[in-house]
Amino acid sequence: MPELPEVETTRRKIEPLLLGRTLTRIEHDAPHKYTDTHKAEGRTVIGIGRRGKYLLLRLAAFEAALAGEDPGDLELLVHLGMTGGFRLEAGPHTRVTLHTDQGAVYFNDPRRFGKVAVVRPGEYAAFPTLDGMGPEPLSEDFGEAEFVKAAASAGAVKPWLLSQKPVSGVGNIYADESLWLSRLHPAQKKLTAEEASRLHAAIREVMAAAVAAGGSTLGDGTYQQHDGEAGQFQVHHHAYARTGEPCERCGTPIEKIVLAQRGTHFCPHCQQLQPR
DNA sequence: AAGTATTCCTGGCCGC
DNA sequence: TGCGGCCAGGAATACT
Repeated sequence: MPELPEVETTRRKIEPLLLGRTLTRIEHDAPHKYTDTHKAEGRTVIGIGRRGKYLLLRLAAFEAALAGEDPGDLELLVHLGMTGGFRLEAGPHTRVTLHTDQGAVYFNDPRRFGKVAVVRPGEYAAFPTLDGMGPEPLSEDFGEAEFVKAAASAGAVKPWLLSQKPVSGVGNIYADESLWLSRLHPAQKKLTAEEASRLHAAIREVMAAAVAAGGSTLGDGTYQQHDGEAGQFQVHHHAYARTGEPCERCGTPIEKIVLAQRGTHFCPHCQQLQPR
């Protein structure tokens, strides 16, 4: 499932395919999922950014202004959902086709959890998670003191991380990995300063390593890059999808539980719930 | 207000 | 072989 490292890898890969190109036509068949995409037609991609798990394509007004239309800049949002990704060729799971003045790029999404929308830059009211997105884990904005303070009164730590509020881009895989590395039980509440500091460092470490490895490609192949290349971080997983395998710190078999409707993997010896 | 359940959606896998 | 049933899960929504 695409989380920050996979989305960032995708961003880097599609940048040379879309930057500076003009979107001539956007084709899809699910208006309720892919909203206002026609507004992007005739506009030029002048930037490809990312916030958390969202890709943000900045669209210049120039071409539209020439055509006598609304001249304000627009933003094309893409969320990859569970199985979304870009491809160079159309396939059975092509959901959105971005036709440009120099060829097409295809948004592929078998399970249709992904989203595409065109909005005014920064107007994210229809996307509450993006609107309330916490700091980027690999930026200076991810302050340790602030994180420690918020963690002191938070509920179960894993659902808290998945909310995208304390930090952006952490999903199921990297939440489990960060908690394993910081030796915290996924259901731990009200982290001490020492625990929260460990988690803060672990999130940065895991995210940086995963971005460097091009993300994780799971056995089911749900995530791969536009060229079919696989990420390499899955070989560094310590907890996620390692149910029953020995913990690499202590040898205890990794356990799987369900927490907040999410499959959750942890070491019952290294990651014990502390009574508070 | 925060926590929990439900919904979306489909490929892949399991067991019979 | 084929089929039904179940599972994966990010985010929005509807509840309690």
